Amino acid sequence: MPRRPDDSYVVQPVEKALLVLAYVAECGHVVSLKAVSSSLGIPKTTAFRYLQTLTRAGFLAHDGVTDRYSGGPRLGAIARINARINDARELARPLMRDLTAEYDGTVNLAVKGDGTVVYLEVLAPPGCFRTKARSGDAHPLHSTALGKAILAFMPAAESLSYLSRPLTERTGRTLIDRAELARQLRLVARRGYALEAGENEDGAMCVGVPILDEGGYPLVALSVTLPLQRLSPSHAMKAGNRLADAARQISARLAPAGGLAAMAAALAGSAGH
Amino acid sequence: MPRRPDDSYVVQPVEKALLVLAYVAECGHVVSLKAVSSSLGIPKTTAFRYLQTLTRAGFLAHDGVTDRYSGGPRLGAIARINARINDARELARPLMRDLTAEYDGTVNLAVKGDGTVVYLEVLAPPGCFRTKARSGDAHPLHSTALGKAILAFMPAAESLSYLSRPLTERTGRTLIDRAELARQLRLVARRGYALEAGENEDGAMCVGVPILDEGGYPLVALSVTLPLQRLSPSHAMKAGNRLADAARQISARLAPAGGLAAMAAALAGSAGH
DNA sequence: CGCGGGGATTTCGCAACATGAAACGGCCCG
DNA sequence: CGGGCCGTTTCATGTTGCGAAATCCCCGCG
Repeated sequence: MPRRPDDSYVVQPVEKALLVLAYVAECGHVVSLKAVSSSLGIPKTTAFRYLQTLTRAGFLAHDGVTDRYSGGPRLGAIARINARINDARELARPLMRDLTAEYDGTVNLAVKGDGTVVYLEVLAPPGCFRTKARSGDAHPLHSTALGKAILAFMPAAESLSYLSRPLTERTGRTLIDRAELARQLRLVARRGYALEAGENEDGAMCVGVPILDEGGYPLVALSVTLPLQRLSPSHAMKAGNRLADAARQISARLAPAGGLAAMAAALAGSAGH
Repeated sequence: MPRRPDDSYVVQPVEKALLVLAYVAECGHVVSLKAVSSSLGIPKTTAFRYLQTLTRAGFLAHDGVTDRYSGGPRLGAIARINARINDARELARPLMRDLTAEYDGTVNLAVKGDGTVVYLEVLAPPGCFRTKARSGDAHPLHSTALGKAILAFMPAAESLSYLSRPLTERTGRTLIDRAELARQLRLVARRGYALEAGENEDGAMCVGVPILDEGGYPLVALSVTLPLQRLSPSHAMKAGNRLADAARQISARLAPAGGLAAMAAALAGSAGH
């Protein structure tokens, strides 16, 4: 088998199993072990084991009656997650552009990672004030406005589990007192936006709001970064409300039609033409 | 590690690599090798190899600048394929129900497999005439109305490549003469529906039409199965047109809005409220 | 400018484990 | 009842996956 020059790190069982996964998932219908094995030229014993493994992991589904395999639940889950995040990005982008103009500050979009926020989009017009955060970077939840906005709107159980972990200090101003942090999060939940002043990075402050999905879960968050102390409390409130408004617009458009099911139902009646 | 009783056929490298794939794809944002390795408790060397392999196969994407991984192009492709097939099924179901009532025959929905049609849905009301075909079964393209409908509407290059393979005989009436088959396919393309009489299974005839996706490709096909000779040519024509009409309805609804991009653009203007 | 640290590659020797031929078993069809 | 097709199981073999540790690379800091 011709091996590409730098294939030295390819794990062969994995590579072949992925071939099987691609074959089954991309053919768009159920297939038998025989079909997989003969189409891909993999001995049926091996193909059998891959199919088993893929099925157990939820990437394929196995119909015990007809012994056929097809795409599994996990593929749908992955598609849905990515679609939602992408939709949120698409919807947020134009609003973010408006916000950079309005506040002459960097506008950030981030998702929750494991105990962190991960920046998806950092929109900083040339010359405008900005922080070290780049798209792809991860920062703690408790030291950023983005993270506090998410923490304040996630289910209590989840936020408590995060608060029970050690809270890292970052700038000397970072809130690491759990009681104080909890109090602040309740305030955030009430007024709808989070503030952060020099707690994540020296010299920068932030106003952040969550973007809720159709289940009310804070899927992503939106924030403006400004030089520290550029905002009085009343300005912060105005900015917070402005951001919350943008977030609501995005949320509202995240769960649009209700899927094809409704469309199919509608179609059921209008049979003739 | 507690192994479930019948995990004997699980291939461990594959299992762990899928864990990595799920982690990266489901977290909704880019992640570093370190994050994968420490979150999943897999030594970084191993995680590195899995990430490489997954990336090579197109399931993940690797940003060389930041050394971060995220969901790859293949996941999107798979999601799109499954979504389209599922949409087609959803949309077809109610129409198929109507058709079974109208013709008191079995109604079939099938996708093209490798040189075959694979039945997705076989709707046969109790007591109604039906063939041996079950959901998941594969039949040759050239011996079924479903297959002929697909052949007639696929790109010429593809149908020619199929016609150059050996054509299996099934009932004695099966068309295995290439010239005659080609002639019939041209007729099918012109009038919009395909007929088959005892060519796939003794005693059964079929009227089939393609369902075209937004690119005009015959993604799936729809057919009614009836006892042989229950249809005169003029009846067949009416049934064919009726089916073609149903297929057009489904096609028309397969590529709905045009994605969220348009929506985002619309949103761009209405900044304030 | 040099130093230090965190993270990404690369190396390497060992034995775990993936492999596939062959045997088995069940099911359908003739 | 019998043959063949297809999924499952077994088993001996040596391939190759594994992970600790060493190395490299980049970047931030003094």
